[in-house]
Amino acid sequence: MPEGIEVEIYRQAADPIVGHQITSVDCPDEWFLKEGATAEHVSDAVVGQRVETTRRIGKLMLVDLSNGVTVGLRFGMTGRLLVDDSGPIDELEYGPKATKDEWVRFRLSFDNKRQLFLHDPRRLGGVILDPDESKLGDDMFSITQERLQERVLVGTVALKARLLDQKRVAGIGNLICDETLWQSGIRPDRAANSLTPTEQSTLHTTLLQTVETLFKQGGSHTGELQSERHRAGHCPTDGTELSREKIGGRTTYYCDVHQK
DNA sequence: ACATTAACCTGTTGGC
DNA sequence: TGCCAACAGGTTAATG
Repeated sequence: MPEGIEVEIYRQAADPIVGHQITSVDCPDEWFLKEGATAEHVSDAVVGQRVETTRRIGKLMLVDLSNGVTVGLRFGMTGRLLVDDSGPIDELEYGPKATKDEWVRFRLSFDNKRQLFLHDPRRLGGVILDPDESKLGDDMFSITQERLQERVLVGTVALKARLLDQKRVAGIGNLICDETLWQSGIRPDRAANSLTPTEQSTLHTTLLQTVETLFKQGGSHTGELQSERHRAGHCPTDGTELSREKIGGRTTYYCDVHQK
């Protein structure tokens, strides 16, 4: 469930490592290293380097090092970032609540005694050296209405599938998507190019507002719809039983009455 | 080129 | 009570 919001929270929690030198790296699970990298490759690329900046595009966290290498961190759906022995987010909506050493997939140690851990029980996350950033669309926190129209509101594919497509707009996950569409009053199964100008504008405004609100509230699971996102859940506004369908390959909850 | 589906991973949940 | 299939969601490979 880490969506763009959680990754931004992780990124901010990593502030204490900025400007510091990496003294060692630990890759207990080489499977977690993507694109053919080995523990040795990673070690050669990062040990002794200083962290210049941290960035984020969508759900991808980026750590820029003094030698020009960028370390990309992906969290899948159960990945958490911990600084020293605690994380900014203690538990995730659909993951195990516990923290276990065996679930630590990647660890960086710094000259200020800090340690950064990537904890991921389900191993759907990963570490990528110099990830291809061009594969990601504009970030959901700041996408303009123009770009939303150009990149997302095109074609006859279901609107929800478009919103989840990371190369068109980056950072939206299943929960933010359902919440945004519900708040917008627009059905997830509408063709992406079928929105009226008014709906296009509403969707853009609502997306930015929803992202901002959920971020301030501390996670993508804090939306109004979330408590009813289960079988036989009811619409918080009108009490109708929510529809449950697979759209864009993901379980989707929406209100058949007020989402048009 | 584009769209859809399946596979990946594994801890938790719910039905029998 | 125990077993096991279904489920969760982000990503990518495979298929249509």
